[in-house]
Amino acid sequence: MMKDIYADLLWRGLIHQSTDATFLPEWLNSGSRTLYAGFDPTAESLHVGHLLPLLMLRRFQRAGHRPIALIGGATGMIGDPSGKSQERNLLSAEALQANVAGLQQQMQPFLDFDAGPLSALLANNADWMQGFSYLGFLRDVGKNFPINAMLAKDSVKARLERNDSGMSYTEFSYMLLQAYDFVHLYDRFGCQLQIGGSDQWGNITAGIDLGRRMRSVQLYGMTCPLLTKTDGTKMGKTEKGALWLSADRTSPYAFYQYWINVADEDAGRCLRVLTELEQAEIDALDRLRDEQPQARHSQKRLAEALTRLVHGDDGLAAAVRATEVFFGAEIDRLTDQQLVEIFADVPSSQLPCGRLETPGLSLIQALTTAGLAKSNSEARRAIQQGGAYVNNRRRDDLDTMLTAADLASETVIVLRTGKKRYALLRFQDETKDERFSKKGG
RNA sequence: GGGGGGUUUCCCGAGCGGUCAAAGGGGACGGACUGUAAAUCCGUUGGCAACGCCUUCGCAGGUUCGAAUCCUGCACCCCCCA
Repeated sequence: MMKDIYADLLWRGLIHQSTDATFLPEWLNSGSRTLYAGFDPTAESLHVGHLLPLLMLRRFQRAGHRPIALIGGATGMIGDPSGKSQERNLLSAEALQANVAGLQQQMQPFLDFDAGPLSALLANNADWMQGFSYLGFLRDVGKNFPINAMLAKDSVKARLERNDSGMSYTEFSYMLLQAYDFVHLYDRFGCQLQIGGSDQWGNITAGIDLGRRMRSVQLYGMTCPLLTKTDGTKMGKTEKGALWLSADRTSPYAFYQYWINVADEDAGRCLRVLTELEQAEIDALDRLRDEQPQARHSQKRLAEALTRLVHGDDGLAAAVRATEVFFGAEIDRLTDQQLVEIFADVPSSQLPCGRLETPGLSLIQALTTAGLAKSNSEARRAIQQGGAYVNNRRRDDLDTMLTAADLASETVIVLRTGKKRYALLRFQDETKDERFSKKGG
């Protein structure tokens, strides 16, 4: 007995458009199907925007279907005009190569590649597109695309109607490539369903049309809504840019924090759309959020589920530990390793360890060298006002001298002003001149 | 070309010879409160070896015991009459 994937997607609000709302549920429940979603390698890491389709693939697989993650090594060379207001810059071949590798790596944990006939597949359309000659493509594929139908697509229309930006023939052709991908995946793997974000609808239907023309076969499509916040802005945007899935670009802590801070109004939808929690639990969380919003059970559950999914149990543990430290009590008896992990996003400065020998380093100086105060006066003020903390412990004596006893780990002292501004001081031998070793910011 | 007004500390904006590091507001930063929210309240807001000293009020000079405040020149901005 298969899980009713369509009904599940429906109540989660994950179906924006589908080619056939009455036929698809039955088709999906009556057998194992092969489906795909495409990801263009525009960066070497996925970001939150990719999460939705990637999770869709995962949901389908768990419901007994076979997912294909298609990486657009070929289409990425062109640039998808959908949802873009301007012509895109082309990526170099090398950059593209690196991005493809990065994405493949990142997709691994989401899908099961060792599940017998349901094993997920990774495909790269460069593999079949590169062999295509221009003439061959025009004859076999291009011939099947009526220009008037192409011009009628929203993605194209939107761009042509703007008078400040046009569209090149290259981007115009993007649709053909993606359409052909669908047909190719059908030929090769019997893939009959393509899913994607709502901005992909035009490309998906182009593929369906092409399937009908070239192979006389019925293909299907489905899109999920774009993930936006109640205020209309995109989910997953931070002041620093996108929220990446790669730990190098967005630390597990920052990732976790983003979800912890989701607005109450958005939390319910995020739970539905981004987690695999069952309906009963989500309903319960909705109720809890209503009754005691301050407890923020929903946000915690959301952050937990997503961080575990993206960064694994270790990543989640690190994020939770970092959260405790950032908002919690004294920092003590930790190792350098732990501190560096927790404070990965925090600027640090180095000082020779001799500075901790008697009489020690004045707290005032420590704050200025760490960059937490612009001047000694500012440092004084912070201390006097009770806004200076060493290892999360308030120190309000102006004459405080820091010594080896204040180290939180082997070589690090954690300084903080105010509620959240942190900086690390590392005491190491080989440092020659403290002024040149500042980093971060 | 003629006449008038302006240029103040991060921003707006008072000050019009000493009591001015310069009112008030905004912002920012600390603290309390709180849900790691918003609002609110309190405090701080040029620098330094700090009951004192130094630098700051468009720029450069001058008058004066003393100038952000008065005079001269320069630069930029605004308004009115040509």
